[in-house]
Amino acid sequence: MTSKERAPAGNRLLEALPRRDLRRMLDGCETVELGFADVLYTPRERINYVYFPTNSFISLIMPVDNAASLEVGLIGNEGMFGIPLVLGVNVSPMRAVVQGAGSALRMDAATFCHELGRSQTLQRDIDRYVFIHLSQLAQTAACTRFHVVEARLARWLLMTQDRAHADTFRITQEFLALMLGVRRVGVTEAARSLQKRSLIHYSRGDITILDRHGLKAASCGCYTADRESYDRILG
Amino acid sequence: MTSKERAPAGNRLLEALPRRDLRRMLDGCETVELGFADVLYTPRERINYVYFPTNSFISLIMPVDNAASLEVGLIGNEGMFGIPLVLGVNVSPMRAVVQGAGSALRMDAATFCHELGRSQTLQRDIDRYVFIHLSQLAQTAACTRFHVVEARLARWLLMTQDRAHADTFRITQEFLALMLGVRRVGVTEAARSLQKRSLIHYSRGDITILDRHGLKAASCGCYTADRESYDRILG
DNA sequence: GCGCTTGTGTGCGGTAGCGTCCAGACGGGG
DNA sequence: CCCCGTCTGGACGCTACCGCACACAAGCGC
Repeated sequence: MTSKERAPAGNRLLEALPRRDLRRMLDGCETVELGFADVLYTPRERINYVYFPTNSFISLIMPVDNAASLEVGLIGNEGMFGIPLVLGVNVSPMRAVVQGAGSALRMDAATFCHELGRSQTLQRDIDRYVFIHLSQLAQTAACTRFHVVEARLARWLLMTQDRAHADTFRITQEFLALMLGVRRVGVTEAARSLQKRSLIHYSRGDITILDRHGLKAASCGCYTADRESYDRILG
Repeated sequence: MTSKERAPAGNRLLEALPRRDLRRMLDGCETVELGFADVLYTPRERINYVYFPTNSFISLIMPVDNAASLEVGLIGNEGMFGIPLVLGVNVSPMRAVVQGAGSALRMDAATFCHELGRSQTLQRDIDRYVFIHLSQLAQTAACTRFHVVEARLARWLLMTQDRAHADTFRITQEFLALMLGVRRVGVTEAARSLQKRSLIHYSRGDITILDRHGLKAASCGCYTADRESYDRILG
């Protein structure tokens, strides 16, 4: 389940660090395997660990009215789970759920806060990441309000593909419906429409992106906007 | 228009500082009068100033598709405009518009960044505020997705009343529609419904809150959730 | 007073997405 | 092999909200 090692990090947030800081961060981390739908954090608990996904990815889900919920953040190897700690708070209103199984580097919250105090570079890089996250949150809010399910689905698939580093990944429509905050049937219809146009292939939880370019055209501008803002700040 | 003075700050973020830090911050600020609908910041510009509203308040508006837009943040005397600077970035994707005329303390961006480096307390307090802001963003995203216009309007009125420190304030339905991301007519209908129940009085841009308690009941839980999260972190 | 701008109320057809229920399709375990 | 759980597809009426167009009402300048 967990092991200590000091390979190339696999997480871009960490890889951007100078060697010295990177070394210390990796020393403080352990590698963990995350399974699909594992719940890493439940709202109002204490945050015990931060996670730096390598080939896994994590959804941040905002629950509302004890029933509905909406995905408001997606964390892959470009980021981390544990932003509140960076801001001096040890709780969060959002659930963190593993969306793509794989491994991640995990660090104890206290250690992380300590390291944060020691490295200016770490602090600066992560601050920027927090900004990206904040921007995407705003983008998602507007997108969710104005765009139709099909376009939002396309955006979601593109974002996920970026983080899965693969053209194929597993995700049921039921789960997808929870992410997008719509009915499952709504996802079914949108997915079928995309499939008819040969942009994706969808079968019993296995999604394959066939035409990334076409998918971009089918999505709203929000995907591109996200990417641009990311590249501007961290590229 | 602008003047230097060292009165009690009027902004709670600043007032929480130890006297020494407060003094330095006030020295670096000038008092400015903000007029209704003044645009303090346009996306992709450089951020030149941070603002600490005292009796004014400011909307953060996320534009989308070069036409529609949605309010994603509201800043009163509990907060500040200029969060990106805190995170080491000098641009923002959101427009900042004065929602309630009044005065604010304004500080040059460079000075602010400098002060941020000097005071641990300032850094810590503002970090927490960033967290609050982030939480509200997520809450707003979910709220906008799931709740009907009337409930969202009620929430907006309550949030605004908190920041206006008054039961009456000016806001046209047209403007309100832009904030909520709905048609003006949608606002008309929702407002009329609230008025019928004697929760508010609305006439040609003058809104009066008549029954704050009833309005809470008419709003979704998001208002209360926001307040609770605020109190938990900063109270 | 007259016309203009600004703000509000109404009406009407259109539609995206909802809630619900049911049907088929695949696959793994007994 | 069959059963059952999981996943997808389709049908139904319903509602909130949209886009648009137009009427009205208050205030203001002249």
